Amino acid sequence: MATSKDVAKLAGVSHTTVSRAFRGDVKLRPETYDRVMQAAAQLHYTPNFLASSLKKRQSGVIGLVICDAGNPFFLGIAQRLEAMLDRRGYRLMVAFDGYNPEKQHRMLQMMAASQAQAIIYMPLAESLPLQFDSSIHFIQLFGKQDSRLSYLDFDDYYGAYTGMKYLLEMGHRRILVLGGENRRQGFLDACSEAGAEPPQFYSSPGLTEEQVASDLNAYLNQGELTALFAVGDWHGRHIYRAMKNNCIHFPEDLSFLMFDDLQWTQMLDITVIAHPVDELVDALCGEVLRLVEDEGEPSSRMFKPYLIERSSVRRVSTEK
Amino acid sequence: MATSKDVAKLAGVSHTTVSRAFRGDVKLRPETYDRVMQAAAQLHYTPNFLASSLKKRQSGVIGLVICDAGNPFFLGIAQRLEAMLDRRGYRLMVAFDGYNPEKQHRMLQMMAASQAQAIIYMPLAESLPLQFDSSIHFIQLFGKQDSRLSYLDFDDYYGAYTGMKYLLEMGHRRILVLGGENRRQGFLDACSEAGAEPPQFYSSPGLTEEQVASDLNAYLNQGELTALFAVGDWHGRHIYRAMKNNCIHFPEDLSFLMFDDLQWTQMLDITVIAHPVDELVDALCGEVLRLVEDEGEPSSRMFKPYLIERSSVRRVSTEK
DNA sequence: CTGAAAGCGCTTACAG
DNA sequence: CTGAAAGCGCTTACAG
Repeated sequence: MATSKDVAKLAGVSHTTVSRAFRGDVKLRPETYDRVMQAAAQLHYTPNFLASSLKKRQSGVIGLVICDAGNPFFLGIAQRLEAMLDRRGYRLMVAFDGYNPEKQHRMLQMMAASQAQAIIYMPLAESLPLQFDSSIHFIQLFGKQDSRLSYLDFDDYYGAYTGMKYLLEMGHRRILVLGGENRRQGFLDACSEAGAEPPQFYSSPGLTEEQVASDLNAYLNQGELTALFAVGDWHGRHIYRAMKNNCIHFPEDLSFLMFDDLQWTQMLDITVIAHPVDELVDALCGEVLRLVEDEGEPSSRMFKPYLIERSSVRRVSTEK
Repeated sequence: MATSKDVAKLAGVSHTTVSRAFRGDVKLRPETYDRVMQAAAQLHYTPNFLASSLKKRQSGVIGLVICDAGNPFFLGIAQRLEAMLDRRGYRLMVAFDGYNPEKQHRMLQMMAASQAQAIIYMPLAESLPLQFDSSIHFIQLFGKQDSRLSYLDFDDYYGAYTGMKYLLEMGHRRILVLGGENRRQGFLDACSEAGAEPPQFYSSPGLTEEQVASDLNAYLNQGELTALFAVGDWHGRHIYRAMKNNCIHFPEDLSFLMFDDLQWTQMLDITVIAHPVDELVDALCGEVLRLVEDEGEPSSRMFKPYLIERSSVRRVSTEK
């Protein structure tokens, strides 16, 4: 790669002048400027970010460590965030940790070593404690590991509450909740407010796909339920498959509500509790810029999920 | 951030020694090594990649410019590639161009400025010509803009041919192909080999969603077709929706074959022509490493799509 | 086995 | 308006 010195030589100026032409902060004689730019074009010169970041002590890089590219959620976030940061002159560096605490730690380390000015990550249950000095701004997404750090999340309690309330209002009383261990209180509060019995819960951690499938079949064959509330893509897909295998149709045979709005839930016209992703990303970007540019303090914010009513939940007459 | 000099001072050695301890290439006295590492831990020291990359003149960064995070395809690629490169000590830098030639150009420029050692991108129809010096290795994915550069792609001709051949073998003769302008020859060749008439084609570029929906409704209401072959997610989703709106079921009323295997096609048990993504990514990674480490020559490779038979295509009796 | 010195390609006071 | 010089934090011959 050509350097500023090469350009300087060709244009007959000092490399200082080349730098100034590209930075655009100091006014050069138009003539000089043109000479520099012509020489630069001729040599395909681009200023070296590594060198300039090193000298300026700002990389302009924001790091994002995502668990998994399989989750469309995370990717929507990456893309929207990238677009917003791009407009402000920052670059986004994305890495994946595969839900592996050790790899996550390595990736955070790597981002820090790359002089990312802010690093966004999703704390795992067993995330290793962060040990970096305070010049790097960490932002936690969807999990709170360290209370001194910024933290953005969806309000799971509220989502669970909203979804359960909707099912109850539609007359359902025999409801099975799949997953969502961390949102139990939301389900329970909605029930107790409505004077209804708590729903049944099904938890799957540690189970194989086969076990889950057979458990779900058993539930469905009991035939006692009127509604299913699946928390997240994984449970949703499994229960949908189980229903299909058992020729159970929604909403006729069983009502079906899901947490997360994905392409397939849209295709299948499934009623969901969706997350205000765009709103969260906008706030995330704001938080990044604030921390990086204003030396502001870390802050926390929660975003409320909302119901998208489609056709998978039907009204039933309330029975005791 | 602490620097190697801070560590050196605390450990009572020169910063040269600190560098050597972290690089691990030269043997230090174990005692010295330990002293350095302890001091480093105490200061949360991490070597600055910017500085080391600048000095070594290798960044260890591979760039990937993706069109769009909406396409699960691209993301699967990013994730698998990242995992492979990580194992070899490289980092992946991802950027999005939103199918915008101007932004793509800026992103390529940015990657080059970041001293990416290889840059993978997806040429667009109106991609601006690359003008970089030859120290950067560009790799083209899913499109060939410059024949001197490496190029990896799926064999669209073969995929179209395979899919059409399958439909013909299943007895279909009145087939509508949605999209896939660039694969026409594959469809046509399969037909002529089977002695069948060419299929009908429907192209949508430049049309609005509403126009497409109404066109598809019209096709379906004609009632003359026995099979639909949708090229890609976008057409697939539209035609699926149109069928649903018209209460047309597959495979009973109409057979349905699609290019691309996505989550929703799996959920709906749709027969597809899938792409060997993993195989392509493995080769891509190999190509990157070869170019970067061996100074090898650019090369091109094509990967053959394959049929995944599910339940959306049924056998019909061949009629003339 | 360890250190002093030069230099990677920039930016930025400091002069003029 | 432009240039010479110092320095960002490393690595790597070159000595010893």
